[in-house]
Amino acid sequence: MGKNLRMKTARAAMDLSQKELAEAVGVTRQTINAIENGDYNPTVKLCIAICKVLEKTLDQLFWEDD
Amino acid sequence: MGKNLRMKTARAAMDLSQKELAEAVGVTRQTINAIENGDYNPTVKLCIAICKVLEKTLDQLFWEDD
DNA sequence: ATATAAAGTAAAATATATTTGACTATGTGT
DNA sequence: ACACATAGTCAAATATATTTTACTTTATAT
Repeated sequence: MGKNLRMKTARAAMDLSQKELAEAVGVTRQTINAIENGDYNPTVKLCIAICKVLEKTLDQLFWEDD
Repeated sequence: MGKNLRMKTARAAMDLSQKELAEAVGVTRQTINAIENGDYNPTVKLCIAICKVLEKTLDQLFWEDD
């Protein structure tokens, strides 16, 4: 699985650390880190929560990135 | 969680049964049924597989449906 | 040089997505 | 009435997402 660079970029654009994004969506820092590094596939519910904080849509952050 | 009527509609448009869609994406019929009825949240990888078979995007089938 | 925030990584435990097997209900066709 | 495909649902088992704890690295600042 490839890295999710779009998510990392969107997070940087909102000036959030992995820890801050994790707290905003209610998961741990390691989960955010693993998603950005493509280590495993998150739940769509978590994806939606991340999208809302980063002000992006599912297609913008997670489409064709599997 | 609400039912995913958009997914059910898209599946009908492709003339696929729950069983056929399940086989096409490599999961069981019960999993497809549970997703359509909103019983739990699937993995984004599974959502993407479903979208490809139904010729839709993540936003079209899964955005704002949590 | 030292301190601190941020990121990367890993092993073991827990929560939950998914499977398996089975049963019921409804409709459609013969 | 009978057979069959489709859909809905449930309990127990399995696979995997996520947590917890902890350690390492890199960069930035004092």
